[in-house]
Amino acid sequence: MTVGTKTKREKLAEREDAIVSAATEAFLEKGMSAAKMAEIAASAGVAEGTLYLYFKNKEALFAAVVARHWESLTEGATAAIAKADSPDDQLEALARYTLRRILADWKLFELSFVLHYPVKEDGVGSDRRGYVRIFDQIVARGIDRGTFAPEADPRLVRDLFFGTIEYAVRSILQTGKNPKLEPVVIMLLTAVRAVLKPGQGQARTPDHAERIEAAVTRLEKLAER
Amino acid sequence: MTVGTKTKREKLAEREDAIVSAATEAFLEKGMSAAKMAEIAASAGVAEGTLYLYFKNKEALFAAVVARHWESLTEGATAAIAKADSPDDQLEALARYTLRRILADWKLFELSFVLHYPVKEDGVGSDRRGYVRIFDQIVARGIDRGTFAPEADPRLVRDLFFGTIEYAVRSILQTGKNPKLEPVVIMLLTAVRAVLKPGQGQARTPDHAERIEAAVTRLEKLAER
Amino acid sequence: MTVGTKTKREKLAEREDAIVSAATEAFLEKGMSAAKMAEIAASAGVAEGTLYLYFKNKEALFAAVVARHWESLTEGATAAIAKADSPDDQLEALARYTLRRILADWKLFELSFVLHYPVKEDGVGSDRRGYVRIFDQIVARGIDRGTFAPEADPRLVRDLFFGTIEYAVRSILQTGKNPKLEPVVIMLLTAVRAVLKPGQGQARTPDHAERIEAAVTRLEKLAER
Amino acid sequence: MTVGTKTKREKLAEREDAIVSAATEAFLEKGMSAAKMAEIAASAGVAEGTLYLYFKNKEALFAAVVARHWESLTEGATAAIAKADSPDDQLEALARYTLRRILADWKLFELSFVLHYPVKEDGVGSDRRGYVRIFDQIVARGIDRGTFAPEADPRLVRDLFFGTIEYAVRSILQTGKNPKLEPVVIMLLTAVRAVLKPGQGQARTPDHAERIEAAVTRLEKLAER
DNA sequence: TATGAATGAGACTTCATTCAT
DNA sequence: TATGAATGAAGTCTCATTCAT
Repeated sequence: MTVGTKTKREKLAEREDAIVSAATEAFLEKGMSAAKMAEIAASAGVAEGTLYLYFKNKEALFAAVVARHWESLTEGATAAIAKADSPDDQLEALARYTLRRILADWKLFELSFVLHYPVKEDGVGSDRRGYVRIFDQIVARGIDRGTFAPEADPRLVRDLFFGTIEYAVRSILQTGKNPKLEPVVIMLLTAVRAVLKPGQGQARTPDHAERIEAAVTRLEKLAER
Repeated sequence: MTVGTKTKREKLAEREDAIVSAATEAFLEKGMSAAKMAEIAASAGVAEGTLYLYFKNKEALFAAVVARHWESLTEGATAAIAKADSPDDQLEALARYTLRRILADWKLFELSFVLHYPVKEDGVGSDRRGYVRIFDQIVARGIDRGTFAPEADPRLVRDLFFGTIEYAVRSILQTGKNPKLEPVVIMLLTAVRAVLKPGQGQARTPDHAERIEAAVTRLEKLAER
Repeated sequence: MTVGTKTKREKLAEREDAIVSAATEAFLEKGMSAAKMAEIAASAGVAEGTLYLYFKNKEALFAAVVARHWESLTEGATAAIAKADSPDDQLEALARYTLRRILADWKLFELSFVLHYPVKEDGVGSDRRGYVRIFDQIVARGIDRGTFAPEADPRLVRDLFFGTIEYAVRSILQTGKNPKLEPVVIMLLTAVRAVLKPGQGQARTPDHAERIEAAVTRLEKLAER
Repeated sequence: MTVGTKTKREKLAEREDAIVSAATEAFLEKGMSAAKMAEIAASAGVAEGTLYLYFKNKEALFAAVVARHWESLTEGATAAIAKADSPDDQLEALARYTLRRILADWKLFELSFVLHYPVKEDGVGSDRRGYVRIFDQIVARGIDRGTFAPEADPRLVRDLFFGTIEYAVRSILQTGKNPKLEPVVIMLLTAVRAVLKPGQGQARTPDHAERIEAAVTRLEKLAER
C-alpha cells in the first residue's frame, strides 16, 4: 500500500518540521541560550528525548533553524528576480526583496549571525552562501552583457549591497514605526551603479592615466613570461 | 590631604578599570554567556563579590565593556579626522580609520551587536551614538559648505557607509589573511560621493593616483600566483 | 517436519546465545552500568526491543552473562578433576584449574561479584553454587575414604580455598606481568592440608617422589608446546 | 580570638565530615550509581552546589567515602594489635579484628572493591595499602625474631590471610544469622602457621627434589623467551 | 516474533548572585 | 569596601523500556 509507506516517511519529515518550527519560535522569543529544550519539545508536541533523535544537540537544532531561514530567503529571492530581466532590474528586485524580507524577519536574521558557542568554522554561517550567490550571478551576467564594467569586483560590491541593506534595516527598526524603504532602494541603486558603471557619463580623453595603464599592461605581459 | 583623597578615588577607578579589562578579555575569548564571573574576578585580582560592588550584574559589566569600546573608537576617529580639512577628506579619513579599527577589533565589535539577554531597548547599542555622530557632523558640514548636495539624507548615507564597512570586514575576515583595504575605501568613497553629490554627473572617475593604485593592485594579484 | 521444528527452536537458542555473547563483551568492556542496551542489541544483530523478548531487563541479561560464566567454570573444573583420582590430587587439580581460569577471566569473575542494583538476595550469586559443590564433594569423598579428618568442616575450608585463590589472583594482577602460579598452589595445598589433616603433625610437605612427579609434569607440559 | 579562628577552620572540616557521612549512608543504602547527589546534600544539610565545593564530582565523593573506611580500618587494626606482643599473637589479634570489622561493615567493604567507572589506575583501591602493610610488618617482625620461617613470602601469605577472611565473611553473611567467628580464626591461624612455619616438625634438607624443581623453573623461563 | 521510534524521568553539574563576616 | 563560601534554580542530555506496527 503506497499510502502506508508514504505516511511513514512523511511522518518523520512532518515531525522534524514541527520541531524546527517550534524551535524557531522559541529562539526568536528568548534567544539561543535562554530558549529551553523542554519548551521546544512541548510546543512541538514531542517528548524531550525525541528532539535528540532528530538533532544531536541544541546547537544542531539551532543550526537547522538558521539553515531553514536562509533556504527560504534564497528561494524567495530567486522567485523575486525571476520576473525581472535586465541585470539592472534584477538588482533592483533583489534589493527590494532583501530589504523587505530582512525587515520582516529581522530577529531571525540577527540570530543567524550570532555565534553562541566557541566559534565553529563552517557551522552556522555557511548557509549564507546560497543567498549571496544570487547576487554574484546577477553581477556576472551584467558584466557579460556589457551592462556593468568588467573591472568591477563582485565581492566588493556585495559588501556594499548587503551591508547597506542590513544596516538600513537596523536603522529603520531603531528609529521607529514608519519604515520608508524606497529611499533606501534608490540610494542603494545609485551607489551600486556608481560602482558598477564607473565610466558612464563622462567624456573620455586619453590622458596620463591611460598612458600609465598601458605601461603597466606591458609590465603585466612581462611578468607573465 | 589631597594625596590621600586622590588615592582613594583613584583606587576605585583603577579597580573598575581592571575589572572591565579582565571582563573584556574574558568576553572576547569565550563570549558573553560562556565567560564566567568567577574567572573575571580572579583575573582582575578581586573577589567575586566585589564585582557586584562595581556592576549590578553580568549584563551591566558586559555593557561597560561595550561602552568602553565605543568610547575608544569615537576618540580614535575624532583624532583621525582632525588632520583632514575638507569634508571629502574627512570622510575618507573616517572610512579608512573605521575599516582598520573594526578589522583589528572585530570580535569586540561583533560582541557589541549581539543580543545576549531578552532584548533590551536602549541598553547595549546606545553607545554607538557618539560614534555615528561624527559621521553626521561631517556630512552636515559638507552640506553647509556646499560640498555635498543639500537634499542628501545623512541617515541614509550613514547606512551605506557603516554597513559597507562592517560587511567588508566580515568578508575580509572570512576570505583569508591578506587584507586589502584600499579597494574597499575606494569603492566606498565612490559610492558615498555618488549619493552625496548626485548632481555631479553621477559618478566620479577615479583620478590618476587611484587608477595607478588599481593597476598596482592587479600587479599584486599577479605576484600572488 | 523435524527439521523445520528443530530449526525454529535452534534459531531462538542461537539468537539468545548471540545476545548473551554480545552482552558479555559489552559488560566486560564497559561494566554493568556503562554498557548500553542499544549497543548490545546492535552488536548482537537484533533490534533493541528484541532484547526484551529474551530477557526481562538489563539486570536479567547481566545475570544470564554471569550464569553462563559459572556454568562454563563448573564444566571445566569437572573435567579437570576427572583425571585425578585421590581427593588430594583432585584438590590440587581443582586449585590449579581455578587459579588459571580466574586469572584468565578475571574481569568477568569480578563482574560476578559486584552488586549493581539494590542488593538482591538470591539473584546473581546463586550461580556459584554449582561450582562450590565440586569442592564440597571432593572433601566429602576425602573424609569418606579417611584421607581427611572427619571433623573437618568443608564450609570453612571452602573459604580458605576459594578466598586464597581469589585474593592471589588479585595480587598477581596488581603486581605485574610474570604470574607465578606454582608457589600459590603449593602454599594453598599446604594450608588446606594443614586444616584437613590436623592430626598428621600439622602439615604435609610434599615428599621427594611427589615433588619430582610435579616437576616432570611441568616438563611434559613444556614439551607439549 | 583563638576561638574565632578555630571555628572557621573547624566549620569546613565539620561540613566535609557531614558530607562524607551522609554520602556513606547513601552509597551503602543505594549503591554508587543509584545514590543521588541531591539526597546526599539534603541529608548533609547543605545545598547541592556545596557538595561540589568539597568534592569535584560524585566519583571523588565516593572515593572519599572509601578512603575514610580504610583509614578507620587501619587505625582500628593498629590499636588492636598494639596489645599483643608476639607476632603470633598479633596475627591472631589482627585476624580477629579484621574478621569482626569486615563482618560489621561488609557492605562498605564490598563497596570498596567495586569499580564503577572505567577502571582508574590508582584511584579507589590504593587505600588498601596502608592496611595491608600492617600484616606485612607483623610477618617481617616474625621472621626477624625467628618465629616464622625466613623463606616465607609475606605476599603469598597475605593472600591466604585476607582472602580467607573475606570469603569467610561472605559465607557467614550468606548462610544466616548465627555468625561463628572462632572456628574461622582457628582454621585461619592453623593454615597461616602451617605456611609460615613449614620446617616445624619436619626436617628440611636441600635435596634432589629441590634441585630438580629449580632446574625445571629455569627451563620454563627459557621456554618463555 | 521482531522492530526501532518514541518516551520521559531523572541525574549531574554549573554559575550568577547573595550575605555574613 | 571587600571577601568568598554557600546557595539552588535550572538546563541539557542519556538511556532503559515500551508499544504500535
